[in-house]
Amino acid sequence: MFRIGEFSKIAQVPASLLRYYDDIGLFCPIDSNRDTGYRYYSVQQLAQLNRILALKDLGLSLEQIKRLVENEVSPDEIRGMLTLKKAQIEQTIQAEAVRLRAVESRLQQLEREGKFQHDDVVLKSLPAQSFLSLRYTFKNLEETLGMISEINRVVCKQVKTKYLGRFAAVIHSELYEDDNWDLELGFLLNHALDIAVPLSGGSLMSVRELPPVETAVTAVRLGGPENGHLCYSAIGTWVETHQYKMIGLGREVFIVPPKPGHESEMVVEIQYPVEAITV
Amino acid sequence: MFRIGEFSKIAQVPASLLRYYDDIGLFCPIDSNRDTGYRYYSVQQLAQLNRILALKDLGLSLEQIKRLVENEVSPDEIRGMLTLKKAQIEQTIQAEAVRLRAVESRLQQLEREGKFQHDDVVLKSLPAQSFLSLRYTFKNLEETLGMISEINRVVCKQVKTKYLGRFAAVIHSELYEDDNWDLELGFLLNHALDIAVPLSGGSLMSVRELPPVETAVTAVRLGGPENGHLCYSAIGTWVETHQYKMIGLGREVFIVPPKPGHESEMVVEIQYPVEAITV
DNA sequence: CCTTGACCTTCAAGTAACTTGAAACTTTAT
DNA sequence: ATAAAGTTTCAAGTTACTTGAAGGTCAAGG
Repeated sequence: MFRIGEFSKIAQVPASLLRYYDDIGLFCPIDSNRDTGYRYYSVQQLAQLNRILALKDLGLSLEQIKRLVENEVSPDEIRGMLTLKKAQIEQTIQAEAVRLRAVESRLQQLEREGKFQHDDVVLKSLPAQSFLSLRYTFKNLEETLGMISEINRVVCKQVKTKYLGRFAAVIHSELYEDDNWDLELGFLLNHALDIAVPLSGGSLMSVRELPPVETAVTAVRLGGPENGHLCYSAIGTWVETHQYKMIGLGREVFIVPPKPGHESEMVVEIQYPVEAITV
Repeated sequence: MFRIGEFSKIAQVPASLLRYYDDIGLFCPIDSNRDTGYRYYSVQQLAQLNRILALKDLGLSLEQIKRLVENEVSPDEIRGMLTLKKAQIEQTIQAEAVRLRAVESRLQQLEREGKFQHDDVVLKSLPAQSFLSLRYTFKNLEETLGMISEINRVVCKQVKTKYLGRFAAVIHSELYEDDNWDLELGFLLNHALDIAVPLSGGSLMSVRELPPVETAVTAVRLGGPENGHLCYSAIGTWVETHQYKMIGLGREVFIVPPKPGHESEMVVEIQYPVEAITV
């Protein structure tokens, strides 16, 4: 029989851990003195404790371990636990690898530029969403702005405000193309509606479902489209240094929509679907 | 200006998180109504929040992030933080890889044997330690037991009990050799002493430093050496299935030393230095 | 103008797996 | 006998949040 101190030295665990495991009923001393409260452990318990520590090393929770050592679990359930755990570990390794790359690219940046530049590029996931929109190829900025205000005017009249989300654009044309923008303009919807809205020019807006995006890089642009290339180059740089690749159509979501004459106050979030390049 | 709900939707974070960050002073609304307590966020703050989230993604603590965004940190210190973080992540990945192998080998075992066998093999690290010992090649078990009691008798007389740790053996002979055991027998010491102890046979015990072992597989053997092969085969199997390799001399530490006539009650911890095989 | 429901507030407590510390008691060694 | 080392219980702290309760605010619709 060992007192807690000696037992903790043999087992290489702090005594506080043994007291804690006793408290939660996971691993209790074989005997304890009624009067003094002293805990006494036997050498056989060393094996029992080792079993628990081995299971803990697998990453199981103490709750799970408790059920395991109390033999309340069928082999099938154990298989389930372990398979789940395996998947979790694989995920963790993936995530840590991504994190490692991110830290490394920050370090490189620090070497190159001598300072810690805070970029404003962030990963998000986007849910599937209904989109009331019109696709059209625009010649220039004015034409685009015109269409935006036309859509705004008409849609706000035709559709109840509470169904309308933000104004948004899906970019179908190639990046960096200077004119002939192939855009899909319209409103994100809060509810799945099935409507069509005719515009004054004779064209017809319709609803379609935007697919969900598991990972998108996003950046916020303050001010009109003339600041766009800064933002896009930030995204491009980010994607490159973090070893991602773009895998779909970009979107622009208008957080503060342009008001005629005050376009410089507008705020847009640019979103591009991406995927990590697995080496 | 956005109220907390809308801002949280744009930023894709729960409102509770924004309140929490406000509480701890990491990220506060640009304005809040004195009377109602309502928080108001500006679109510029989106960039600020994104910066914080990006840093969090690197795995930095909120304390560190706070100092970073408050600009209280020199580039050198940032480099330090990131380098440390990088090392931590690499370690985590290593550890998770080991864990993954452990879980996989448990799963395989489950498939093979249909049940969850609890082995009693555990990894530990061993500190450097002084060892008052005598190396000798023994012909058989009796000779060994004789030497053990001789050492016990003499050393307990010569050295103060409080300096003595456990009785132990370092195994110099090859594993599985049936006779001619090349062993180093003696006592682990709690304090660094520089003494020599003569035995009745004319040989001289001396102190040497056992090197620390970063990773050792250990197993506990209950009963005399006749149970040894079970224990060694458990260790061997473990090392193989977990893809480790042995890299040094094994030790046996006597937790309950053999008393003449009661050898079956003895308890020994077997320790072997190992290293993970990196693929 | 009032109501209703959505939105907001603060404050407290819960989470996992421990560790640390305080105040008091027991055992061991000298 | 006394001091030192070891033990006890109990409370509180750790990290980064989330959840819930009780109550105040706001905008739209009747």
